[in-house]
Amino acid sequence: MTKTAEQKSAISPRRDQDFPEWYQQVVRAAELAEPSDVRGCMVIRPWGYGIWENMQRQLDAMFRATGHRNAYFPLFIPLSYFAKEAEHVEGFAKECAVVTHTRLEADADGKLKPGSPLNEPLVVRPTSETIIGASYAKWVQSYRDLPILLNQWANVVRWEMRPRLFLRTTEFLWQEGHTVHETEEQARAEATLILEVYERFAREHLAVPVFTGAKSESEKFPGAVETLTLEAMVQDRKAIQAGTSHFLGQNFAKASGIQFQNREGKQEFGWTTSWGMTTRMVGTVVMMHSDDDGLVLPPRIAPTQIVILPITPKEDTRARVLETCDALALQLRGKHFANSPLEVEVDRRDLGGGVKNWEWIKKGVPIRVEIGPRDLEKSSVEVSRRDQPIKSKHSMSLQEFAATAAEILMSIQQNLLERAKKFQEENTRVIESKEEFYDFFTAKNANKPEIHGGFALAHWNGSGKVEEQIKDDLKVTIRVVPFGGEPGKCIFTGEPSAKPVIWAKSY
RNA sequence: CGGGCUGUGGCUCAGCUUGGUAGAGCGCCUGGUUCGGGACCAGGAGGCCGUGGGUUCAAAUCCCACCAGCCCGACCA
Repeated sequence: MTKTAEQKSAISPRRDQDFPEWYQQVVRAAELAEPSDVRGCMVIRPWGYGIWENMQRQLDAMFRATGHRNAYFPLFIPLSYFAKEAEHVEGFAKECAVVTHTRLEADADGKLKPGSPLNEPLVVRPTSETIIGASYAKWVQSYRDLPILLNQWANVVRWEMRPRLFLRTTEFLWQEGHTVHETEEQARAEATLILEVYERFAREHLAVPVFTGAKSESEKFPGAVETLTLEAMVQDRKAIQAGTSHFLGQNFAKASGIQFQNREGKQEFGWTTSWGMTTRMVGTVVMMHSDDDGLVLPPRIAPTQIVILPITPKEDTRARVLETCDALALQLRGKHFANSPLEVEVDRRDLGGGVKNWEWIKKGVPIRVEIGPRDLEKSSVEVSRRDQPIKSKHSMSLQEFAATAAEILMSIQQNLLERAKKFQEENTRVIESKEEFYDFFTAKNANKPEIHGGFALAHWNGSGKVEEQIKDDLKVTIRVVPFGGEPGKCIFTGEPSAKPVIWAKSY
């Protein structure tokens, strides 16, 4: 490029210019995913899928450690099963894909057309409460059969109108846990336990700090008694739901006929929960940590944590440089970070100079290491961290780097979390009047709104009407009703309020 | 489903008003010069201009129909 080299960032537009477009460009530049020919569906590319697989593996281990096991249930749900829980149907009906025919047949012109209609249409699962409930109804007879603690990793389909890569796609990947318990207390404890697992996973693995609590009545999962949630704040200060855990009471047990004989010999309905986390988390991580040069990955979920870039300007040193790179890679792979061997790659591709370097920057690899002829003399390496300015490089001895690589990764992981926490704190405000509230959520520049607002902690009288009014006026909703909190006065009506709640614009 | 817009090489688009049979940038391939760095020079591959019909000697360009996609609204992990 012959243009001025000053301050040129790899991603355009920058975050402050157009955040949604910046996000799309980061996803594209990092080769995480791309839109497919099927509307609303995405192709997840190896780098993006690698991130998901890491999330999956790590979260799965946490489920196992808390007594859960994996299973798999059908993609199709008979319409009659689906229709059993009234609120549930109403909540999902509009976004269900339906299979009405089996097989294709060629017509007179040789065109393929759906063949025989099904007696009963099949719904492509938007979530699996009802189909799993049908199995549970068979499995549960006695209180001795409880609890059932299962999880499944699956794809689901929700016919959404506004797809965006990872954040909202028609088909998405997730895990859904479904449990049955003997008592209300146990089921509530399960929902809370999972919320804690999610919170810890987000914080420790993804470097994503969250607020936890319950959803208000209007934002609840269709059919749930209580929905627990985690909400993260990304860099445009909007909220994004990072996972949900539902206490379903006996609603779904009644709908599916999950009954057992209790300790007193009486028939009783089971108490169920369900909980899920999706590929949306990949998008959340992107919006949380990335910068104007592209993706920035928390080391724990980076498919490659360290990339070694051989610098080979002269033929006569080429072989020795490559040898040194391979030896270092081998040494590093014998070391561990967060209980897993280091993921190291030597980029030997025959590509010119900085092209490779920039590719890895845009992909968000935590550590880049350069080794060239000059380093051979001194037995040194040049180390760059993705959480520091792109141009900064630190020279250190090869042995020192090998010995401290895992510590550097840890330091990056912590730094990303600290940075995100600080951002969240700086943009979370206690708000005490309606005027202040409206001001907080109104952009100064109405035509081209700048990044504004954040999370507002404000008292509220519990009325759905007030909620609706605020949503209409500002597109702001209650994201979380936190646990605990002192009583006060609703800032909108002056009426009594049980506790302050968190308001924000959301994805 | 309501309102606005667009369909031209892999990507972003120009050309269309004033019909004459296809262009640019990026990307890709080859060769060379560079290279502790997203470089440069030269050459090259790649398109029945969304689909169908009409007008005309002649249609990417004009007319009609259809199809598809995008953006703005209600829904949402």
